[in-house]
Amino acid sequence: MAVSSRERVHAAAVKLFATKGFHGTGIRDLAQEAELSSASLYHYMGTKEDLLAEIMRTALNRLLDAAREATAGGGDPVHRLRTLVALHVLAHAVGPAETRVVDNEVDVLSPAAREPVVALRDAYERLWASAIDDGVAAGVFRVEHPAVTRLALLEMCSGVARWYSPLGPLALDELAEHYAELASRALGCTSAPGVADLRRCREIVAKEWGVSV
Amino acid sequence: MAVSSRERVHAAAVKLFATKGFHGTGIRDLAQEAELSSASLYHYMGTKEDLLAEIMRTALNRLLDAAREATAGGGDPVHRLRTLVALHVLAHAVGPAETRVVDNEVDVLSPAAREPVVALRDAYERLWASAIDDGVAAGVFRVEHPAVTRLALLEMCSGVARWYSPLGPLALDELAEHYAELASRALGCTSAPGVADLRRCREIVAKEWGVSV
DNA sequence: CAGAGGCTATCGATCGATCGATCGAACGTC
DNA sequence: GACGTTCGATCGATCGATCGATAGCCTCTG
Repeated sequence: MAVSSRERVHAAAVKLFATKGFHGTGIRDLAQEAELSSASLYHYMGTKEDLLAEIMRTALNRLLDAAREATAGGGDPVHRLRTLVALHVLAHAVGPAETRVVDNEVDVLSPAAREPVVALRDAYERLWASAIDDGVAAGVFRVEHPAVTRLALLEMCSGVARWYSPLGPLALDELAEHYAELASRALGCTSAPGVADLRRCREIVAKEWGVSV
Repeated sequence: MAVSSRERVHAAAVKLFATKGFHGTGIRDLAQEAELSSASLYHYMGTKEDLLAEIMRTALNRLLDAAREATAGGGDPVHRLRTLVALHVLAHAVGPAETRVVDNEVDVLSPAAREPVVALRDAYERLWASAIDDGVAAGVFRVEHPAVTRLALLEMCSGVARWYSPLGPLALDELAEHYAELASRALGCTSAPGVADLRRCREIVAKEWGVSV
């Protein structure tokens, strides 16, 4: 078969959780979207909450792996930050459903299921914090409240998943580049605008997300 | 009585819809929070969806009124934009629950109920678009994609409702001022940083939201 | 001024529908 | 005949919503 039932269930859940929300999606909706009976669903998942948690962990692991690979080797904080921004924006533009589930449904998880998800998110945000702090220490970023600015930039970039459409006037490359520029400016970047290594980001996204970018 | 039952229902719905989501909140949850029986609830609302729509319209009208009052008279686009940013951030910091409902639950409304809500949101965003476009035309903003930048800034500012806590290190004034600065920088603002009229914004928020800011 | 009648606010009980989840049985493949 | 997959039928619980009834209060009337 082209795609396994297991993959169909996962994809169906991502799509429906993103558009109708976790509580707004019924087991029978899931079954219909995955082309299975509601009973068969339970051959591939635990509870509905288990399925949600697995989706979140998968998505966050993918994003974290991609970010670590893209920024491996450290180096110039400006370049690192611009790379993180470009990667984040690309990921949210090519996989808005997955992203919206991660961003919007964390609170519905029970504490036990939420804990590893939050841990992954924190690990990812530490990459951002490190780039920003290094840049501030090196004097290339001039910003008053680095921690607040990190949150502001993350929210700005995640917002892409809420409105971006590939049918719009902006190509993915322009979008990522523009956001990198916005972030650099917000951080009071004084160095010449080092162009983020967009090609590398595109390759990583293409590999991790299995899409052509 | 100090607060009417009608107000208690409204407040309970804002709180629960914000924390548990619309579909995650049951009629009986609402009733318990409002200290009424589930049957009495229906004396003050139509359907659950009607209640959600009313909350959204109320919140958006308040924000729109505040923004119009704060930017009345037009004038310097930089000052106008900074005022809009400061007001938006203050509103999202003092009323995060209300804001999260408006931002996260629009999709659950039926088309008929969603239409006026989206119209209000569009009217509000036009204030931002106008300030940005005027600034670009006047040459005080230098940004490549004004429309995309507007969306990016709006998402950045709305994100405040997701993480801000009054217990944190930043006072409301500093927060609003910092965001105004971030937005100015992102827009490539070339003029001297005109301080947003924070006092006026605070007064408007205090009046419209009925809180001391 | 007594009380009949209406209006607002409230509730316990309950409706049919749908929820998440489970069961035992049947299918095909090795 | 063992195993991985699929399903119809169905479970108890909960969902949003409605019902008729009750208690308090204001007004009009005789």
